[in-house]
Amino acid sequence: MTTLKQVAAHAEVSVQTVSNALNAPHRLRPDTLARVTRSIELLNYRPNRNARSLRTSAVELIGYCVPTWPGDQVHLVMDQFLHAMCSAAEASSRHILLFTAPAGLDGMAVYDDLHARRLVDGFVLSQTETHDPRHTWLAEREIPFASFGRVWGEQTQPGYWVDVDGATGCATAVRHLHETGRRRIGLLSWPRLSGLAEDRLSGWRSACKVLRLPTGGLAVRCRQDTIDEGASGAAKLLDADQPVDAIVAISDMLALGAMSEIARRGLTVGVDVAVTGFDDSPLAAVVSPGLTSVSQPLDEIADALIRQLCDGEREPAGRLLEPQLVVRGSSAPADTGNTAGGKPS
Amino acid sequence: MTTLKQVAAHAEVSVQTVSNALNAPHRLRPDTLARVTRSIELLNYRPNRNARSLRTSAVELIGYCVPTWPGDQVHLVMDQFLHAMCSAAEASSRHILLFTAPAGLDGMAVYDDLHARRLVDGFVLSQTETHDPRHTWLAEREIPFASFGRVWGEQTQPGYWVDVDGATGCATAVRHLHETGRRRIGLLSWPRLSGLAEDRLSGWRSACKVLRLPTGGLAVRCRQDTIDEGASGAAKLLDADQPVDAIVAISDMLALGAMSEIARRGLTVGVDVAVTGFDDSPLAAVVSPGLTSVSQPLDEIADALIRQLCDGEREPAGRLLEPQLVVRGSSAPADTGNTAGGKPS
DNA sequence: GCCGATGATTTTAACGTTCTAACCGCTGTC
DNA sequence: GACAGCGGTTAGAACGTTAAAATCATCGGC
Repeated sequence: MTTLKQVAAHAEVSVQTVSNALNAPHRLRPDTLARVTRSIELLNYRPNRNARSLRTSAVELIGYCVPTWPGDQVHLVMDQFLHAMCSAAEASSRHILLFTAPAGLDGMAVYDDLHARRLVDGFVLSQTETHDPRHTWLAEREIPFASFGRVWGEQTQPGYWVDVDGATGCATAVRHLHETGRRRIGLLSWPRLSGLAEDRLSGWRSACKVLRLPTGGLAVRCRQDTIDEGASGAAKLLDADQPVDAIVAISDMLALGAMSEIARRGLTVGVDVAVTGFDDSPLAAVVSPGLTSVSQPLDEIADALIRQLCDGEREPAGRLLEPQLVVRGSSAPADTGNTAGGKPS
Repeated sequence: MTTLKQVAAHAEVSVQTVSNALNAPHRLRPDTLARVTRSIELLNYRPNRNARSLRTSAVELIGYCVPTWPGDQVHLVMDQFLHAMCSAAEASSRHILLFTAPAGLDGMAVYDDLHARRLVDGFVLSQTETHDPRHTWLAEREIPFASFGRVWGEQTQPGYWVDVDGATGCATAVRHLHETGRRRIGLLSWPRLSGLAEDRLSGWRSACKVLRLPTGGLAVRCRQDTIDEGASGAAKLLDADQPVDAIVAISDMLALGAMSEIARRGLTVGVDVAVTGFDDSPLAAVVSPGLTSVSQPLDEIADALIRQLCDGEREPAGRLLEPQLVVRGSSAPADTGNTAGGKPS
């Protein structure tokens, strides 16, 4: 392995000059810079990150706790979010270090350890929960972090956060369904303690109010984020005295359940009943018909988180980003040339 | 931040003794060890990993390139594999460092750089492809790595690998279907250049031969790993003169497509036509009926990879692990109490 | 031609750890 | 009584880098 010293010898300058060539090239006379650069390339020199970090006490690594979901639940956009994070980190010449930790306060020892041992400079949090204790814990110890997601149920939230406006997302879905002629729009959501669910629900409710659409009895709470739960939730909406002609689901998983329930009854998704999901997971594109879904700007989110963490832009609180509705066959069959048969007799 | 020096002062020993207390406690007299340990705890000392790594030139980090899939394709077990890797790494007091790189040889500069800059000790490769150039490249440069997946199409493969026996997996699925009374078992696979696909296909074919089941015209190649492709593949098998009564899919995605195609035709999955998938992705458990699928022992795989990489167990070549069939309603409706209606008069 | 200012480069001293060799006190051997 | 051996401990150097201070050369102004 080549070191600074060897490069310095080769270029006939001091070690510090080589270091400057890399970290502060403007300090060198053009000709020496050229000479040093040539030597660096010739010897294929790469700075040793450990020595650098020891000296500067910055490791340029960001910790991210790999999320676990209870039971059968799936993180469908995990790939995409991780990829976005990696790319964003690399754009700031950082990297992501993965680790596992128990949920809640129990896990904080792990965070503390990683930071104290200098394995990471800071953390990106995701999967924030109602009354999530991590933010306060980290802030009290002055450990840098940035959060994807708000801590629901608190007045103020320590530290920087980025989140997607779930209410707007669902409201957009409702308006889209209204524009395509739907007049009775049900909602599939989760139990009441999920701040995420309440946020998205509120968007559905307010959009319906504005458009003078009914909401009474049209919000069903599914126990889990599974296809099965989505299907039985949809069944309730379809069995009602006045059945719905559209279903807004606050997740793609629930939406998939709704789609399968609709198909099971011999109805055609997108024709008889429209469905929208949330997350625009890869599955939304590959099911048939395609699932209209609210897409989160994951690249932008990752960018904001990493930039805040690295370049230390001191933004006061957080940023709420606008999601985007991706329309597919489940809500607009004409556009996608959906020719689904399968409707018996 | 507490350092060794401060602990040493507190315990009234030399710096080296504190270091020994942590790295070679057997060298200390029990009473000094106790004294030092008490000081360490009292001062809440954590060794600085950068200094340690600089000295020992081992960073205890393992690089993993976050996989990208062409087009709409999804890595459904990504969460699980990453989690398994993290856990395995932590069991050997390592961590996973994520990065992105272009596919094939183009990406090798990134691997080289990470290694040369001492950001990682070695790599875990996944998503191995036919004639994958990475293995040879890394081996030539003596950069440590371990591969999840074989390099198809080569005589010998440099470096250590772990893989799952796809042939056995599919053969098990075929036998299971045969035991439950199926006699005409179709296969959904991918284009011929995928080694993975050929491996799994061979298991289906050989099991069918042994059981004297037909195979001619019963293997359909889907262009992509999507639900849509699976559905149209299944359609071919169901439209044949002698339609199949079971479908073995070499991925859960194709299996999901098959399930939806079967349902679309008013047939009942698991009753009229049985379906099996591969990977036992989280979706397999949450669709209705549940999807019988071949499960890869991800924890064991991750363990083997990490152990090989860290503890440097010099195994000659690689290990082929046995997958396990997880039976659900799509192939054994009785067991799961599947009461699906929806079969139109 | 001296002085201070400016710019380019080098010297010195860390950063916090571990490795190597040396040291110390004790025991047992010849 | 000299000496080897041993367990326990420590001093000194090294790992490869960068920050801060010091040095040296150059130059314009008076």
